[in-house]
Amino acid sequence: MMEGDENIQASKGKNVESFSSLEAPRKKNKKIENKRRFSDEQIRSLECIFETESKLEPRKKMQLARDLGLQPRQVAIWFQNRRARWKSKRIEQEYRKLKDEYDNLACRFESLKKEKESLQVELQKLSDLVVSSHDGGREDKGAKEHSIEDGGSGSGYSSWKPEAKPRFSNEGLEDRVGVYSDDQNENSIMRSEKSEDKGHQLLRMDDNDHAEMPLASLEKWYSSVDPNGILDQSCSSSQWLDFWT
DNA sequence: TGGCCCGTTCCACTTACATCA
DNA sequence: CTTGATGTAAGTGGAACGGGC
Repeated sequence: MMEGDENIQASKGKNVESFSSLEAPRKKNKKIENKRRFSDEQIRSLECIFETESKLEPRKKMQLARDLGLQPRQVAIWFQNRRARWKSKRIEQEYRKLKDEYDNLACRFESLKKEKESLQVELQKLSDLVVSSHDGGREDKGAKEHSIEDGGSGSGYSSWKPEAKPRFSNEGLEDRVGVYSDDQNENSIMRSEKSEDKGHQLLRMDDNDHAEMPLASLEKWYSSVDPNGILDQSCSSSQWLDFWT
């Protein structure tokens, strides 16, 4: 944009005189006669001062205007416009930075999602293996598997049926991630974070009590998963939920 | 002391112009 | 030569602030 400035300034020389028509500030007529860009030297001086102070004291403004052969108002306006340019540039940089962070997080989520899916497949295979190897199972083994089903409460132990296949389907798991019961609050998730046996912990949440997760619990859960609030910086809670489901 | 007016400055938005591809 | 895009000096209106009365 400024490439042609040398030519302009060279052909027109010092442009101070050009502004004589602008000496009456804020004139109603919108036509700007002989609008000229400031010379490179003027811009250099202004930029140099802007680097150290983005706002000018009145006395300094007068002095600078004298030094550069400009009207004080021109100096003030230049600083105003310069602050506006600086601000929009900064906003643009912040936007890019946030977008990069968002892209990185989205990428990480995608890979974690894939990892989760492969682990689920692996889990399914192992559970099938266990079921088939025991072919009906004995009661002590069955009790172990059953503890997965009933959340380890021990209740309903006698109602367990050997032929009942453990619910390891993806659908069930995903439901458990996004939706769980009120009385089995976020502690279940916390335990699963710490536990070595994440698959079992996740399965402790029963399909039978699929109540919608209360908003307060949901937020607690987010803060436990994302203590720094990184997720909230680029995405709403519901959007991140969509990631998981 | 509180309220009003006035001048100044700042910001956000817009316009007008110069320049370039 | 025309035209659309872009950068920038300056206009405009409103808010905030300080000083004088």
